[in-house]
Amino acid sequence: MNEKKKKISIYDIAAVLGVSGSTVSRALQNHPAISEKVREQVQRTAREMNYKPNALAVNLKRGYSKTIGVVVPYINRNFFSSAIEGIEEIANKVGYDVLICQSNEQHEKERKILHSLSQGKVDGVIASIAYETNDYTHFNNLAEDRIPLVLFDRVSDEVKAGTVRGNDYQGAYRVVEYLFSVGCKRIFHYAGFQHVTVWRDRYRGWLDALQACGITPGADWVRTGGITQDAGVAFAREILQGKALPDAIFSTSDWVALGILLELMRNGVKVPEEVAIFGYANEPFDELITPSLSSVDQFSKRMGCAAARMLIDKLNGENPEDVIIEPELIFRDSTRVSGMLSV
Amino acid sequence: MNEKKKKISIYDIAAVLGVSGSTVSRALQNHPAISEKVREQVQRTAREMNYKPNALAVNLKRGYSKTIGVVVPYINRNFFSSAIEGIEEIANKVGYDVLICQSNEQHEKERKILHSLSQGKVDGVIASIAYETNDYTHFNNLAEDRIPLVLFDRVSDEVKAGTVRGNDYQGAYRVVEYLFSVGCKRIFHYAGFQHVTVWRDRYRGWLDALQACGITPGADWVRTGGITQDAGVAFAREILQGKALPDAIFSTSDWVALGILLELMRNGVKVPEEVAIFGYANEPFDELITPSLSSVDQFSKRMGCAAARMLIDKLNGENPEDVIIEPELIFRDSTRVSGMLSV
DNA sequence: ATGAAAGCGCTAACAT
DNA sequence: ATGTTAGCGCTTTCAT
Repeated sequence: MNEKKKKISIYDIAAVLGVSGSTVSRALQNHPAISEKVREQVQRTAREMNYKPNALAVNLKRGYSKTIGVVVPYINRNFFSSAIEGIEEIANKVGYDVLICQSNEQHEKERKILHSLSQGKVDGVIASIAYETNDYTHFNNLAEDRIPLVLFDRVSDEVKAGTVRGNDYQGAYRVVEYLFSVGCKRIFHYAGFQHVTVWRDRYRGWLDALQACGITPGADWVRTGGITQDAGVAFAREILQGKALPDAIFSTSDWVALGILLELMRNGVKVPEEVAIFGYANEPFDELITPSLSSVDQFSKRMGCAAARMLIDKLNGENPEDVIIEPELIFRDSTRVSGMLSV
Repeated sequence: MNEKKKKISIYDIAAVLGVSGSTVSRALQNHPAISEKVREQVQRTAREMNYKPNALAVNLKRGYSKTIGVVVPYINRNFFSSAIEGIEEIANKVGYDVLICQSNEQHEKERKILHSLSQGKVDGVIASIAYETNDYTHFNNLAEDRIPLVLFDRVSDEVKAGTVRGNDYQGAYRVVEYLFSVGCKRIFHYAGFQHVTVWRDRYRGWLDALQACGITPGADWVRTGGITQDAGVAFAREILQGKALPDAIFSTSDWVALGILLELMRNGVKVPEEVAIFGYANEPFDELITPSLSSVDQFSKRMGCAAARMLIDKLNGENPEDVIIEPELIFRDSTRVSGMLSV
């Protein structure tokens, strides 16, 4: 009973069958130039000996890893985990593994991750940029190692990469249009940091739509910052201290919207009667809270699928075009203001 | 302008410096037997040439991958994504990458994943078993490839592995004790499939606690099944069709509890006044819904940390002991019934 | 149809 | 202190 069984290789199979290693290798790959008989023998023996190819060796030899690296700020934001679901689905279908990494929104961690991934661990990278990142060298460096890159959602003009993004400008624009259509005039905005494309685009959509409605926002109508629930609470407090309440608040993030909503209500402000609230991302909790939160669905899983398909195309030497996904407004109770149209 | 730059290896550095490959290799690893001068020269040149070691080659040579495989049913359940956060934190700290895979609760997908991982891709595996899985050969097979295994939360007696789990029996027991203490007698239970340890343990905790309170549950007090929101809706409908409402429902899952809660309220049943509801897992939405949902916190991130530490100990040849984490009851509005004690 | 041999990029005895 | 050499397990010319 020698329990010290070594990992078995093609040569162990070869030895048992009295053939060469190459024959085993070929038989295992169903190479056409191998006789039916030998092929079957080899495959049966391999199974019996519980042979498993060593992926490391295969990949080293072939020069690729059949693995896609995914770098996101957090995996437990629904937006990102849904996107990852989409990426996995597509990637697995064509034989790729998916290596998932979290930057925790930190520039430095993101840099380290990319450095590590570019040591031959992955053939390509799909990423969504951390918001602390303000220098994009680590992304652009991937090109030196011939690692194709696809960015989704959090993209940057300073990075040369394929992109998959929502039409954030449009989404924001339509939110404002809608709010205006139901009688809101003082439409505030929580904006997210402006070096991040998606947040800047939404900010611009908000601004342009307001102006198209003939409204000039006051200086205190907008605030930029991180996208946490706490940030929303802080914004709500500022608002409560202002002279007049807004008619509506459009937040670039559902989490911020949640903080705003809770803090306003905690202070006796009625939502949506006094202040309507519109979020962005359509997190699952949106329909669970009271009042339920209007938001913009970005089709995150579809984004993930598109990003994966794009990367795979790139890996196959093609030159896929950037993808823009139109968002969809989801109307819920937090904007069911009086005078509104039926939806 | 020759853009066709090849991936550079230690031999390219060696050639430039007129030394041997081994010298470069050693210099890069700060091997003590390398002169200060050469070491610095090599490291500088490596940096200048933008050299990156090929992880595949290193790992093939060393016989390990410095990667931990994580297999969970879904990554976008907060419980799992938090656990993964913990795993990553610990693993990265000691130089391991984390390869995350989703079984989607499917036996077959789980089997394929483990097969793929055992081709030298990972040094060890941390998993939480899919609930469709009823045969555990694929887990037990890992031992043949000398891949240590740690199971967390969803464990099984039929799998030989280190385990990290919550004290589910206790958690359930205390929930029932509490409900009884605030006057509930007819305490129903939504139980999850009974071949899954955690759900069986909670079922038993429920049963034993009831009996300790001198209560014998009716045959229709309990139902087993999947843990989706829809399952909760279905259970609520059954209950509504029964002759008498329960005083309380203890659900083994927050998602099921959510379905129950919404469906009951949709039908005019007051929660918690008529029926109190207690969930399990302490999902973030618990405190966002109305009424907020009482639940049991399992300290998922801590579980992930413990699992990672355990696996790493195993990889280091140690024999770590199983970990049991005591859960904590979180009391919210869904059980704030009349006659209750102050909490 | 099969085998011999080179080599993917690196590490680590074993020299010297 | 540094070089030589033999692999890690596999694929793939190039022979035969």
